[in-house]
Amino acid sequence: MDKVTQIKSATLTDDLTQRLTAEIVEGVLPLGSKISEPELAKRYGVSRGPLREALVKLEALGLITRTANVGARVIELNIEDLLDIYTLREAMEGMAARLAAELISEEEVNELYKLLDDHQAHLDANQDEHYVSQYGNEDFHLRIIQASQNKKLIRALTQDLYATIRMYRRYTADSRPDPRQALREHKAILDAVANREGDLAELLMRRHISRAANLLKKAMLQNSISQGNTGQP
Amino acid sequence: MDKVTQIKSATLTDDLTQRLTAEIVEGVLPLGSKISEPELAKRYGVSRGPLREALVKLEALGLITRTANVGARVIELNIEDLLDIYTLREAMEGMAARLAAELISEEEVNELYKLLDDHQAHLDANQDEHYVSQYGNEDFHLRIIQASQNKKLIRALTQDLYATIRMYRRYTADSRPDPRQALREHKAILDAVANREGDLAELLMRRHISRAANLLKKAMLQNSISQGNTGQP
DNA sequence: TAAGGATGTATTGTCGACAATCTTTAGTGT
DNA sequence: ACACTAAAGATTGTCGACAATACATCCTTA
Repeated sequence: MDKVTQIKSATLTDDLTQRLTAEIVEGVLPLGSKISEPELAKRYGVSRGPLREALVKLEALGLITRTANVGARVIELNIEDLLDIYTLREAMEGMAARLAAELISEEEVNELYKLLDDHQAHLDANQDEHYVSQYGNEDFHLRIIQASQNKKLIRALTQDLYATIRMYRRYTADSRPDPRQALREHKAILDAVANREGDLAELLMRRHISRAANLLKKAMLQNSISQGNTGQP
Repeated sequence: MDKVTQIKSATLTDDLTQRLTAEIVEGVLPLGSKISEPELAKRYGVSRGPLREALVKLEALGLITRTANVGARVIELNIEDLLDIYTLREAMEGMAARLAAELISEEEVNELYKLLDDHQAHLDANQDEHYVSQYGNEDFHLRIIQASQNKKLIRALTQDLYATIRMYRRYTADSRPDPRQALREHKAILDAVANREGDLAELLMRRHISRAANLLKKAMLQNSISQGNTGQP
């Protein structure tokens, strides 16, 4: 609890939003658990005012649900919602890849090739494979999204959707696609982007995400995710 | 303005969110104008607590911007953001049309054909053309979105994006596409959906939205929308 | 006269307390 | 014993006031 104690922010509401988001993603606040305003306020040493504003934000992010006069609960995870999210990602990141192919700069393309080379080297050396397959994957996708230069698209994906995605990631760590296969697909996408083939880039990105979704679906049908770690005895 | 005066809601925050959204969309709160918390609170006869929670929601909806210790302002409209939104719609509603083609029921298809027949009849009679071209258009799109059965997609489009779109609509009323052309395109999309041709439905929906975006762009490059009322000298 | 700083005012951020609502528990009657 | 009712407890919704920050005005000084 002391590794991220220092959070600098202008307002308590922003602090709380960040900290609560982190706690939900990390599982400190278990899925489906009730959120008690007095308890949380006491825990963070703040009043209920800023806390409630943070809860409104978390609700907008889709991390909690709130019902009037009853209270807030952390959302539950289920297969349908996760597949819905992947379908949305397919549409939005597919478009991002298309736009990136039209707008990306040569320097950025070179940087991305370097990034993928790094991933390849890590995989070959079997160093920190976990890091590469998780954060490296996210990194590539985020770069493509940024390269789209579409502010609304960037905001929707990086601020709204990815909070939920990181949350699901915690409970689907064992059913991830083969990182080498993912890297091959990333390279194919980047080739299409570099060649300014928007249609192909979109097609490949959609296929890439769709494939990941299918793997997740298969894995989760056997190993239901609702039995996941609750993080609190 | 007195048809929706009665707003029943469990909490003041929800009331305020609805009313403020309406006022921003209708232009009562001009684009770019500063939002004074004490003034608004007095005007609605509430305290600043619920009002601030509503403002947090509006910020999440993208209707206002807030900066710490400075305050909130209604967003400004500009061509780039509007085009970004249409690009996003192209991706998301295209996917919605594809999903609708896979999942829609026969009854719903028949209802949609009836809906388009109604629009056709209205146009032929030149009755209330304004209504058909605006709300009728929105209605068809909303139906397709609902038919996708993707909860995340539905929420993102109907709750987040469409508030902003309705807002822009107010300032682009003169540069709308030909309603008869739009209706023809709607029919083509519905035919593809009815025939379960997901690829075609997506293609046609994307072309439909892209065409509207191009028309808007052309119209707005001449008749800049930033000449709108700023509400504050 | 212009630039910089200090003071004062207004606005936002935060807090503690009261009111309204829901949930739980005890009680009563059939 | 079970079901329904009512009171008690706790939680959420709302309010008014205080503290901190930013903005505007005025004064000082080069």
